[in-house]
Amino acid sequence: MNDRKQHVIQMAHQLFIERGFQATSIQDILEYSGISKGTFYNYFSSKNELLIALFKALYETMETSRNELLIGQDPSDLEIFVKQIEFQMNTNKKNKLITLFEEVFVSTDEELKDFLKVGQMRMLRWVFNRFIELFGEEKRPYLLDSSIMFLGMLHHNVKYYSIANGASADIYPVVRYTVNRIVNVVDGAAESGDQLNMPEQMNSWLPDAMRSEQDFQDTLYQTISELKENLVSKENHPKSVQLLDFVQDELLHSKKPRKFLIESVLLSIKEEEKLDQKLVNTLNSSVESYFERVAEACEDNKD
Amino acid sequence: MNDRKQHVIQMAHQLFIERGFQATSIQDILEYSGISKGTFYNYFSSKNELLIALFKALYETMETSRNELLIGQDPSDLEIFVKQIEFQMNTNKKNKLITLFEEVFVSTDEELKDFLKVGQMRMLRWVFNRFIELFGEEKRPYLLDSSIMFLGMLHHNVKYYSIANGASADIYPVVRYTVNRIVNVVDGAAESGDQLNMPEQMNSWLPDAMRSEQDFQDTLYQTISELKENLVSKENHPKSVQLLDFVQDELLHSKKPRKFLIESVLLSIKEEEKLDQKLVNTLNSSVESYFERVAEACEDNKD
DNA sequence: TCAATTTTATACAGATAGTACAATTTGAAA
DNA sequence: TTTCAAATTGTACTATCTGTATAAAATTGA
Repeated sequence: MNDRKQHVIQMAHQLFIERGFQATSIQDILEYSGISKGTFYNYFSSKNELLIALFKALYETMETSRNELLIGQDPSDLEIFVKQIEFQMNTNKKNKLITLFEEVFVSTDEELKDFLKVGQMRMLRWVFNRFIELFGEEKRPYLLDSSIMFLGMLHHNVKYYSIANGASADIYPVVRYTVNRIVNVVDGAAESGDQLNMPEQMNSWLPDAMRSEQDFQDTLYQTISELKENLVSKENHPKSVQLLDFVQDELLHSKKPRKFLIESVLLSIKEEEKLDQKLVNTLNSSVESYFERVAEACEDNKD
Repeated sequence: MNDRKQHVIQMAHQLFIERGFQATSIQDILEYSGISKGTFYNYFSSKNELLIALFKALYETMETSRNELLIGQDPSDLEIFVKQIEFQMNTNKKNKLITLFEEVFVSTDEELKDFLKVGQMRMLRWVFNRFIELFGEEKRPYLLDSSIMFLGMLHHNVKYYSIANGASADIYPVVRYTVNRIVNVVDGAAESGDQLNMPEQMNSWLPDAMRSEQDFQDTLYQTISELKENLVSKENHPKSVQLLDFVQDELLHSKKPRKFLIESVLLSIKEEEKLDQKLVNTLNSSVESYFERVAEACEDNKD
């Protein structure tokens, strides 16, 4: 993305943090970032569009860092989950994400609303997937309900704790406490068999395209990280690490990942005996299904 | 309040429900309710002021009906609490209160924001007081945390359940489920001794004037209702019922309750042997402390 | 009836979002 | 360095909205 455009987003973000979104006029943004109106509307079709760009950037860095905390760790370790949530809450606070979110969540702009909804659903879906790792597959029927309640409890706890202890208070005990309580909730629901939402329903809450996209990104990241751990722990193998890094970058950050390149690289990777072949297979099928989805999407877009 | 003003509020409410608050312009309200701009600004100093008037009216009827559900019932009965919450959630939904709330909660208007904050705190306080009745005084240390989480869980559960089952879905199972889960939470917190917020802190979250006002209204309503039950169950005693009704109305709905009248009536009530003297004493001291607060407030307002 | 109050119609001021477009600047290729 | 297309600017304009002002008309009540 354009450097200048990026700069405008940053300046606007600063104004939003200081004054709020509604209270910041486009004129303010123009003056503060030193561009003209024409340029602004050349970059963004509206103030809302700018906000979406800002959210996208913040989401991306947040999701990346969140995933990095899990690399090489035990996915069923509650303490790791606490750290992941703590990190996200701190990022939220630093960027006033919650305030911004609330400020525009009820908006007349359908595009913005949908974007935010998808963001929420992605978060919910991530918590749900983590809960399955934390509580085990056998608790699955109760884990969508639990994820929903966890987010509700968390936000309320953080909100009131901040009122009571000042906005700069350490958030860790709040997250720890909330996770302890959700354990009670999961146990209680499982014991009584109470169920409100079927986990399968969640799929219908997300637009088709989203449905598998995040899962893909998460598992890709996870699998490749584990493979790299695999290599480093045994002996240094810079070539394979480079190959893995290439695949990851091409798939996550390129607009049009080059299929032939990735497939060729995957072949080389398969040759590497040092790697856990089960993980390699996961990676392979994950990439395959990705290209299937891309092909379908192309089919649909023929006008 | 003026009939016409009331009519404007109703018409505006209808527009807010249909289009949302932001999307409704003052011009829309003028046309829809058939008044001129001059009249509107004669009634309300702004659109926000109108919204506050609307919220006040809705809150009042909601709190009244919510209290009525408890009359003559066992305050420790979970099922009654479920009914009270169910009623409030249905009222919320019918009037799109949550949407309206979210739409303006982050606003640049401090007066509106404070008003909404106080409303939230009153609800939290009410839940907390009910939780003490439901779970017992010995659980008090854990009940502020539990109230906070209960509201978070409840709103999230209602939200996602409505997404999954349509906005017209029966809300009862959601409330029942959430109450079951909060029981798990209270038990879990009590067992482990985890505590996040001290219940005493809640007082500092409310403006001074609010602090005792709602408690007063709730206990007044409760005590008088019980006294009336008391009379009816034994034999018909219209005079005492009239006296009790007068006290209640004078205290809750008059701008300046007449102290001499109420004290005189309370004297007559004390003579009535049919009444539970313990309840009469509760009523008496409650009224006494009310007039003390009024006196203090007068003292403060001397300019 | 008559005076006070409420209501109306209408014009106006000040912000704001977004459009249109000609003039200017920039930057990269020739 | 020159040239030319693209990016950027400045400015004027439209439309919408909130809120003010005020004179004229209608309503109310004594």
